[in-house]
Amino acid sequence: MSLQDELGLRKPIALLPHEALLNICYTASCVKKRADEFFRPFGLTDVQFNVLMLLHHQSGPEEGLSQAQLSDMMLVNRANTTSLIDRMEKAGLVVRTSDASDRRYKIVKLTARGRKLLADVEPLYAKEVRKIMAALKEPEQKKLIAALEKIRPKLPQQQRQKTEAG
Amino acid sequence: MSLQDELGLRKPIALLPHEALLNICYTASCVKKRADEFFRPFGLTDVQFNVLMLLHHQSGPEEGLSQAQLSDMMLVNRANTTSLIDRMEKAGLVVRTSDASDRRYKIVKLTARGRKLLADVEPLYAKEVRKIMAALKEPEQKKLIAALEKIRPKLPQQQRQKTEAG
DNA sequence: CGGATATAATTTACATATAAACAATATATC
DNA sequence: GATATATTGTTTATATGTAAATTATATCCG
Repeated sequence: MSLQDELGLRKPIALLPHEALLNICYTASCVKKRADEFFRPFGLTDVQFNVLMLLHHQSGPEEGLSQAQLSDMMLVNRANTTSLIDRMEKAGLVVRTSDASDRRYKIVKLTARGRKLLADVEPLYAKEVRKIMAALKEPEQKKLIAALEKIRPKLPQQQRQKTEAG
Repeated sequence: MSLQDELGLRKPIALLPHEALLNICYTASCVKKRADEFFRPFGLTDVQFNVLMLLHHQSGPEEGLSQAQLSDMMLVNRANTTSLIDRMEKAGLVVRTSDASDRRYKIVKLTARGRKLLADVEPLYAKEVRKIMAALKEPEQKKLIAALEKIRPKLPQQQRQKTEAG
């Protein structure tokens, strides 16, 4: 269904590149809404689930990630990480620990409860993702990824915080 | 550049459908950041610019749209429209008027100032959109749109507020 | 050692998203 | 005409996103 129809616009979107860009944003917004709905029964938001995933799958041998590492791996500004981790700590899903060698770092780690919740939810999540993306065959998915990867370099603010001063 | 590299993930994203879904969300987030940056010098946010566009291009002969119409045409919950229009009214870009035939409706209209700002910004915006989407040739843009349109029906919350009770 | 500079985390102010409850107004129905 | 129901807009509580300022800690360099 075209954006024009879905949004009830009286006139078509005049510019094809504009329609493409709006489709990306609108679809992402639909994905986010679906994710919110999916995670709500577990008392999670999509962003919080992402934190659980990153802590589990991206931690190094020392287990745990600093808030700065987490925010780099997400789309999240460092400013938000504080309150995000506050909420998750309050919910008993993660703990902050101090790094002995550099006391500026707060290392965030999964609790047993966080680990358990992730283990419960992740298979259901994977199933749902597959179901959604079954709309596209594998080669189409790859083309979609490739197209989006071509667009991103055209959007500045490429430089992530950690490397921009280089 | 792959998501794994852009986000600095230590391990690749295991599931192709997941990588595709994340690419959509991540690219949309980059678009939003670029849009924020683009509109800031004009004292606008991307959402506010969208309101100006809708009021100009989607108004019927009576000129102006109700807040409910606006929120249906955007991705915006009705709850937000109140404060969004508050801010824009305070900035002198729009005015609320009452509909004589149905006093529940608040019709939002562009002011001269809003119209002028839109006229100034829109050509620059169109140019920027074209520049960004020049990453893809026209047929690729069409395929991208088609792919996203195939995914959206797999994401519930399809039903927009106005029609769900039907 | 001490001062300049960088980084991590926090706080604040703000814009936007969600859901849910509410008031005012229309409409439908008896 | 009175009552039930639906719709519009508002308000509140909460979760995110932005930028900018602040604090604590490291590091670099004279």
